[in-house]
Amino acid sequence: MEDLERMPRPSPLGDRITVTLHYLVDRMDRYADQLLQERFGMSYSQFMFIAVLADLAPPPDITTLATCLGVSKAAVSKRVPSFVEAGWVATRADPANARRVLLEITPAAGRLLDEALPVLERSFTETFDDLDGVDLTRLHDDLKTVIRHLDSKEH
Amino acid sequence: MEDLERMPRPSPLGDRITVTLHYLVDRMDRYADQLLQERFGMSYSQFMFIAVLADLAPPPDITTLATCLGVSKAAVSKRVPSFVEAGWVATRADPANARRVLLEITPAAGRLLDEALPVLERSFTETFDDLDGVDLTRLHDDLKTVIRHLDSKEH
DNA sequence: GAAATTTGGTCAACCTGTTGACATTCAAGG
DNA sequence: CCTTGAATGTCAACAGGTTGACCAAATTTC
Repeated sequence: MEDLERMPRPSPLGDRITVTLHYLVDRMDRYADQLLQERFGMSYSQFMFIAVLADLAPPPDITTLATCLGVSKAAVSKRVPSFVEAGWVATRADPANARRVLLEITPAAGRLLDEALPVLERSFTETFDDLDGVDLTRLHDDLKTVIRHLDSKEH
Repeated sequence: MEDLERMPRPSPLGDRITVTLHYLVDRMDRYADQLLQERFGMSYSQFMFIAVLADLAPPPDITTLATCLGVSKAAVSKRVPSFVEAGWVATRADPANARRVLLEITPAAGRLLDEALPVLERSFTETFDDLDGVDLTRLHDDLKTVIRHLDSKEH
């Protein structure tokens, strides 16, 4: 962050909803990242990796986790060793298929999630509950409608 | 894209607005990227670099462009050579400051923008104009309200 | 059952971002 | 002047993403 001005920057491409969306997502990610870094010594991206993995049952293989994270299997394959080394993920062989690598979180990662999830949740609600003039539920529904609309257009 | 399932994936972290926002932004970016790749042989990221640069006057230095793009100056510094080589950007020295590197788009990049911007614009409006049940202007205003709210909380 | 295809993982090469350290230049202050 | 400090750009090392090529294992097809 060394040299980034993080306040609203002059929007050179006008007042477009796409620009606003990017800015908001960046903002939220940066916030979550900072919180996780300070309190738990991990990045948002690492947190998501473990949180998504933890929610998958039975233990997924690399391809399945990649799909759920929305990235390529090569991306997951490359990251696994560092997670194993950090003690957050354990790999296991699939007795039924010698090619597959099954992934599980470790108990340590489970404890970390049990701590971090409520912290994130609390900071999220604290941030949003006194937002007046905006109905968050409606906003969320609108966003989902837009997505459904895009899906229906087969982009 | 080789192996990514791009349809809605099981959302392992529940029905959160943050997840929805990420998904929507990804979706839009991927769409723009594909369009620009097919029609103009450039990525969305390259397009943004040039489009933002084109809107800045007078010709910005590397630090200014970095700020406007929302990335570090090292990131811009590294990318400049490839843009120069592609014939989209020209660098110039600042007579008043030997350290500064001033950046400008080339006429070729200008013509490319003149072509690409309306194409993007048209595909955007075509995609969104028959969206019923959602007031895009209100949606945009809501998003901006959320951002203002975050800004006011000094995150 | 052998051959062809699909599936799963890894690798190399690349793109794009970060931070921190560094050199250089410019602007001030003594 | 000359020294100090801020501004500017670059570099190295890293994190994380992509694609395309590739191998090996599993599955399908003939």
